[in-house]
Amino acid sequence: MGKRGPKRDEAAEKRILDTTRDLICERGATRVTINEIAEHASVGKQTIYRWWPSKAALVFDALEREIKASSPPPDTGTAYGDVRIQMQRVAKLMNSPLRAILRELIAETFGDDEIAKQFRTLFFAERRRQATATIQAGIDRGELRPDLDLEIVNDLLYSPLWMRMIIGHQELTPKAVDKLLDHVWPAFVLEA
Amino acid sequence: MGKRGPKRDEAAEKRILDTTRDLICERGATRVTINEIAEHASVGKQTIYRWWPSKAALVFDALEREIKASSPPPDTGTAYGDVRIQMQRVAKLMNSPLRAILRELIAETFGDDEIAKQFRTLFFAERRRQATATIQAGIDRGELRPDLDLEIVNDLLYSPLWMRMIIGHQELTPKAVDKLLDHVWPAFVLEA
Amino acid sequence: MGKRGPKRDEAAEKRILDTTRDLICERGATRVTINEIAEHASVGKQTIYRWWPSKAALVFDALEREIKASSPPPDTGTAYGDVRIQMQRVAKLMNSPLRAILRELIAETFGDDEIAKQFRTLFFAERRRQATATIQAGIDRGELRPDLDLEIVNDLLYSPLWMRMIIGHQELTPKAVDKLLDHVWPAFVLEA
Amino acid sequence: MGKRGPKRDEAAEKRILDTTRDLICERGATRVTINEIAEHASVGKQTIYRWWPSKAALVFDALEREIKASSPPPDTGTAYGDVRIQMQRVAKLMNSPLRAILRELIAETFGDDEIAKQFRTLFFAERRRQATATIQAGIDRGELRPDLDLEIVNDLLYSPLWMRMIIGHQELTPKAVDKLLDHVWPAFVLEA
DNA sequence: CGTTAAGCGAGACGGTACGTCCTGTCTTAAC
DNA sequence: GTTAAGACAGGACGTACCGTCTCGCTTAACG
Repeated sequence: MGKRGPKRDEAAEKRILDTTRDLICERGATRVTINEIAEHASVGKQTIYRWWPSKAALVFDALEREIKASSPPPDTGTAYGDVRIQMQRVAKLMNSPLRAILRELIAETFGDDEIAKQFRTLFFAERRRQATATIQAGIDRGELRPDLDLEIVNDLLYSPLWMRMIIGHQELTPKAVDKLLDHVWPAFVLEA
Repeated sequence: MGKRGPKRDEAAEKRILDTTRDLICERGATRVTINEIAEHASVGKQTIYRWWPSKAALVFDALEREIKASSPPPDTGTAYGDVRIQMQRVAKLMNSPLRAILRELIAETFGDDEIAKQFRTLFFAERRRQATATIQAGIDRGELRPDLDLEIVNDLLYSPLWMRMIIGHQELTPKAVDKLLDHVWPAFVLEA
Repeated sequence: MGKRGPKRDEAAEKRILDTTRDLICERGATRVTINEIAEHASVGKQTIYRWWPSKAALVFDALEREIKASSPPPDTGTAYGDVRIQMQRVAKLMNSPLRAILRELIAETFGDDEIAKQFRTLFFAERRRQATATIQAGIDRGELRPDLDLEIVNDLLYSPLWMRMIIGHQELTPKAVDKLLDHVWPAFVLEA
Repeated sequence: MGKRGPKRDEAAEKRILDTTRDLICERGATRVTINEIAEHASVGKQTIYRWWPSKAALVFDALEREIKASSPPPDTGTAYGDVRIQMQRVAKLMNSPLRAILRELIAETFGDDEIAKQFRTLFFAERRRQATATIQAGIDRGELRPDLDLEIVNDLLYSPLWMRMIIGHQELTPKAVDKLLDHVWPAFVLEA
């Protein structure tokens, strides 16, 4: 015997997440208020606070929904090719309007331990898992050194992308990404 | 014709910067307000706003003063040794209480383009310059590949440290830092 | 063709009115919300709104039910005696816990013209009608001056009681009520 | 030693009280919000909350300031004449736009014991003191019965006016006030 | 007897106002 | 003449209720 009463209004949920995404993308990180989101989405503030404990959690969901429809893992036949495609995909995301949301999320991470954990486990870890599989396949095929620490390889490949997005000290063009990859790759392959 | 009246009160400035550092270190990133700093430092708010245009600038100064008394560039005789010491130093800073200030600064970076620029040019770039010199010396001595892009080498060495500090997905122990370095280093040395 | 479906649930109605009375009496005027009444009475909010257009109407009914079982008109043989008993009854009500409801009702009166009218016609006028009959009988018996304006006599007798309940500047003890009556009564009797 | 820092801004205070009076008079009791007053008075909400603990206290001050410039006590030579003028003045106030504020205040009285006390002591008691002096003078001159209870006389004279303002069951025209006075007056004069 | 329109407890919804908090500017008395 | 203290205008926050609507269940008159 299921519960009585109205269910969560999914139309309202969609309106809220869409508005959150749109406003953040167009106006940048901190310059969006919950009041605005509520008004713009034609929603009572309480409806937001009922389902999300903080602005960060809301932003998180808005981003997650956007990325969920993710592309299938690449399969070029070589570890190098697969890693390259994955890095380009990540860089492309970081250059899209969603970039503003990613930055916002990282900022929120600092003030809210719960969000930090969520970001780590649900988003960061998820991406890492996929990347890790590609590397492991390369090792198994004998392309890559068998003594690689997968976590470290991940850090070396993706941290530079993240920092460029965060700090903006260098560009994130496809060319720049390739260059990054080519610089580190020799450390991963078996010596001739 | 010298100015009349008291000069900038350096005792007050010190009290402000100390309080900023202490409060941020003890309470974490966002949970410190200008009002609090003023009250805690027994200083009028105006005195803060007179000398710093924003909270971010204040935090920035508080951090800068703390690292100004920096160590001399290492000189172990090898590029590997020097890079290793530099990475360990950065990791140590990121593990100290100042970690909270670093995170705060990055967060402020997002909402304030002026601060972002300052952070890039004065802090990030400064560190890079030092690191870059070490690498260049390695190249000149024939230890490292001459075709290395110094910016990229920097990204590969330090971005993983930054991301570990920001996200906290992996540890930043001396051992872990060594491991990171050893994983990427083969990409930099000349092939046998 | 009579209506289908269940009839009004009288148990729920009773629970609502009881809860309204109890909460208002115990917590005072404004500090009771419809949400609370609904929850406390184990009733859906809609069930309240279905039968009462506003909180004021609900409070009104709660009070009316409480005084409906009113005493029969007094008959002591003299106008003075009858008026005295009526005044004492009113004062007694104003000293009972129902005092809180009476005050609440007057407060609601201000914001809601419909309730103001209802209060005037159904409650205030009702009480006045009874009082008026007593006075008229006194006139008819030759005890009281025939030129009395009944409305004004009513005002003179009961307004002081209401104001003492509302403002609380003087007590409402039986003795005080007698004193009030004795002070004004000479104005009503025929001169010797 | 005296305190440092800025003093209370009397221009802002005036703007707040004026706005409160105007908005309440024009829109009636409950339909005015603190937000509106703040916005309309070009004042931060905090400035209101800094000086008044509640909306009721604010309304109270707005009314008090309005009545402070009160007329001098009447002196017609007879108690009847003086009482008549005083009653007419009160009735006039109750018919003016300030009527809305008086009603609002009484309503607030119910939910806030502190305001109730203030209303009683500062406003109600003040008016009573003046009226009482008039009656006492009448007794001293031998016009009125020496055994009158002044509090009760006050209740008999003014409570009907208050109730007519509150409930609105009868009119408050000058003529009606005279009629009220004439009905009760015989009870106060010495028998022939 | 099954259909079906009410009534029900529960509670999510779009809103409005609240009272608190913080920002960055301005004002005043004290040193 | 700069300082500390702190009042000011402004505006976002998260909470509390409002009155309406929606859900799934129960009840009883109708067909």
